[in-house]
Amino acid sequence: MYRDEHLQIDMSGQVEFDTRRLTLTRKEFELLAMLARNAGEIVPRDILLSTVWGYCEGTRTRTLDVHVRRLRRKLGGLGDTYIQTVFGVGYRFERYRAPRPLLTYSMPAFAATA
Amino acid sequence: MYRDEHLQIDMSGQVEFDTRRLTLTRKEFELLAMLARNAGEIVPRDILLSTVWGYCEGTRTRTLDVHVRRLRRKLGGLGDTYIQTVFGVGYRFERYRAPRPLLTYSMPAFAATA
DNA sequence: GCGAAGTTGTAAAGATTTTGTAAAAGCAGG
DNA sequence: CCTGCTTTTACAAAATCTTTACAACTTCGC
Repeated sequence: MYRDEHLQIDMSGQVEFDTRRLTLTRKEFELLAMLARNAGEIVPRDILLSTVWGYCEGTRTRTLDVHVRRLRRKLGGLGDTYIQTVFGVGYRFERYRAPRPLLTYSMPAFAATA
Repeated sequence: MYRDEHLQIDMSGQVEFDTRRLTLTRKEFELLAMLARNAGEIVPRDILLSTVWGYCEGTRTRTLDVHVRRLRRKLGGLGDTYIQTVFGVGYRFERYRAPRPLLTYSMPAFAATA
């Protein structure tokens, strides 16, 4: 369903992060799957709440946010990178892109002994 | 059908664990076989119940769990290792992997007599 | 065919995990 | 600076799993 160099999400419910299998609860997985399915797109909170929780439009709850918190924590240092907040709208799953390598010159060997 | 350094499962119904022949009942074997056939994958309870028991989707029963319990007990100390619970979803058969040996120096023979 | 032994399903009690949410604090935006 | 949204944490409720015991059913041996 989704794959990049850090994260792999299967339809079956298995999620692998940096070659470690993540233990996600059912709701956590459903949320992650929903976001990953719409990777790169902003998914409004109402859509997330109705799809994952079956809540009516306009329901005011912090349930979603707490689950986002729990997911981010399980995604370690990249939690905030993968799941981004769009203020007042919802969340967006951002595909991981390795930073473009900077152009560098090779340091002289003696300088490297520091 | 499946083999690792501890467990061996034959199509014929024979199961060997640490060189001892396990005596599994018919249902126990069918369950183990189904799990082992999908080793590494999460198998939802509904799939297990319909495949092994012929139950309808959505049937609420603890039959499966009790059989898992019986199986785990027959697998001795590795029962929990081989058959893992995926909360709210089902079970997963995990292949046994020996822990990667740590790099060590060889102990002198005299020290090993302790 | 019958009794014994084994297998299987399930109830029920207890344990464990998941989930929802309150509340306080932090932060974004106007 | 204020309002409203997000984050965080803790806790209780809900859901699920585990365990054990027992009854019913099936199989086996005589």
